[in-house]
Amino acid sequence: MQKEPDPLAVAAGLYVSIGLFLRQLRRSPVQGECTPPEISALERLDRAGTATPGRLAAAEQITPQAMGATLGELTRRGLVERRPDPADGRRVVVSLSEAGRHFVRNKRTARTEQLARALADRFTPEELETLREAAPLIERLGESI
Amino acid sequence: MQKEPDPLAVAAGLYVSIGLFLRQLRRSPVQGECTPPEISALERLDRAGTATPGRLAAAEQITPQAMGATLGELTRRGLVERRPDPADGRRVVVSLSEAGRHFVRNKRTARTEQLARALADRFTPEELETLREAAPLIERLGESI
DNA sequence: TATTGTTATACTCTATAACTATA
DNA sequence: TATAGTTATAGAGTATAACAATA
Repeated sequence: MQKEPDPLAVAAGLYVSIGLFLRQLRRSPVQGECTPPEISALERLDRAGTATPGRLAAAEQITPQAMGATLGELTRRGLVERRPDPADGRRVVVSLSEAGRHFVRNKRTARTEQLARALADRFTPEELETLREAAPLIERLGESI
Repeated sequence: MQKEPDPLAVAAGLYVSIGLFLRQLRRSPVQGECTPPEISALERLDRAGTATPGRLAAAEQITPQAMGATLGELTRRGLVERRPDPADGRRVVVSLSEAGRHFVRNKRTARTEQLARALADRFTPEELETLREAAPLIERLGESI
């Protein structure tokens, strides 16, 4: 067991693994599921309560235009509500509708449940612990570049 | 410290973290870099020596048509060579050109080096070890769904 | 008939640029 | 002028469907 892994090897391994993971996800669509950016926006809105499109875009690391498209689709499907900000006419306030809240909290998203099932069935507790520790590190790695 | 992490929490955390990581990567393009599917195809070809488009597509979890597009671009740029299979006229054999081999082995891809730098600068050896162990688990999680 | 690969077309997610409305 | 958001357009990466060539 190596105490100081080679950063280059770790970077290459992580990059390849994440790529394969994502392509596999795309190959196994989940019935009634939202797309990845939609899930992210819904879960963030659930935690935040209300937000503006601009703040959501910044948090999700995409442009306001891209977030606008996602929110437009979610609004069209009745999961998200948009209201003008009474204090500042330029702003729009978005929040989950009742249906959106129900969707996020009860389905806990079909995708997440699918992954959780695979984790429970095929991974040891030690492996789960490794993945649990790795998640915030992966997020931090993204922020570090 | 929890001995048996909740699979649902691990799944949700991993999903969100990987999403943010990827969107951040997209926001910081690397000069002279290949795209993710191009890097994957080149590295796989380097390890395999030769392959057919169909086998590469299966290994990378995409359709033959999508792999055909990637290989077409790599061929156009002189990194990959295509030859008809003398034994089976339906098949095409692809392999790295000299330039392609040089690209994969020497640049080790600008993206990977960028990530390695962030890992070396901002992560402890213990954190690197966690990420090193997590990479194959993430790949396996993709295969398990 | 089955298999390998290609061509045509469309969809999702994202970006840049240009515009409108409000501050 | 600066800011929040929208509309228009384009590009990458992928998919499905239809096709040609070979087995």
